[in-house]
Amino acid sequence: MGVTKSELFTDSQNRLSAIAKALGHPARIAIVQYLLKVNACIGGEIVDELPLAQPTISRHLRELKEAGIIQGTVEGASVRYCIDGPRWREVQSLFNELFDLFQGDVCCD
Amino acid sequence: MGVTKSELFTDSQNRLSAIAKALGHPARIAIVQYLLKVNACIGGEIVDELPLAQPTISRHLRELKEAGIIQGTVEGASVRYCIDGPRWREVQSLFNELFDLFQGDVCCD
DNA sequence: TCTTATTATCGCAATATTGCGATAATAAGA
DNA sequence: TCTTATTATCGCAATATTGCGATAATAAGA
Repeated sequence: MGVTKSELFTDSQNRLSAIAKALGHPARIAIVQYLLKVNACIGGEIVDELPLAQPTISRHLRELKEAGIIQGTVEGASVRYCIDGPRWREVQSLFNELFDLFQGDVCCD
Repeated sequence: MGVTKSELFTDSQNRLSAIAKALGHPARIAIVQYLLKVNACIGGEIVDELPLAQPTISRHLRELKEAGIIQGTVEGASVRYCIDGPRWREVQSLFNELFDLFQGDVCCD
């Protein structure tokens, strides 16, 4: 019914899938890449960077913010966005935990 | 309109977001974790492992298959699923490319 | 051939997501 | 205070996603 039954899964599974979901859109990947690259908090130049309308980008930014991946600080009329450093390291280690479960090819084919 | 405008983004961005999207559901994380852990191709014991109905799991398996993350080989009446090793390493390096863009905390707060 | 087991697919209901035009909210500057 | 700039939110339309019951498809074994 369009609703994910998250209560059936572990916290760890829900947290990782929530992050993956937040990254599961090209515009949000583009935003994260941009913020990582300019390595600075910028205002809404993201709107100039991406080929989407301002309200749409605002929505994607909100989603990334809710996933904790980015932060926004109000600065006068504009908002400075940037990657949340500590959180980014956490994201990295959550994915690495998953990657590290891989024990090499053993079967199949 | 529910439709992602993927033609507006780079191949790299689309590929990474497609993988992230495939991992963006706790059931699919659970499936991948299980397959990585048992490190073997198994039949539909996944259905016994997860608290979801068989058709639902079949759908999630299909999604992971379409993302290239897992493979299924028909074996009699059942199907052996396993992680696609080479692909898994590729997934890993695609994420690492993103992680590596991080240059340490420079600004914000 | 009939039964059983195992998957996949169909078809539906109930949300969720994406995108955007219009507009509100807010702050800075004239 | 009025205008301009910058964001966020509202409200809608058009899909997409999730979940499952019912059922089809297929193979193995009796």
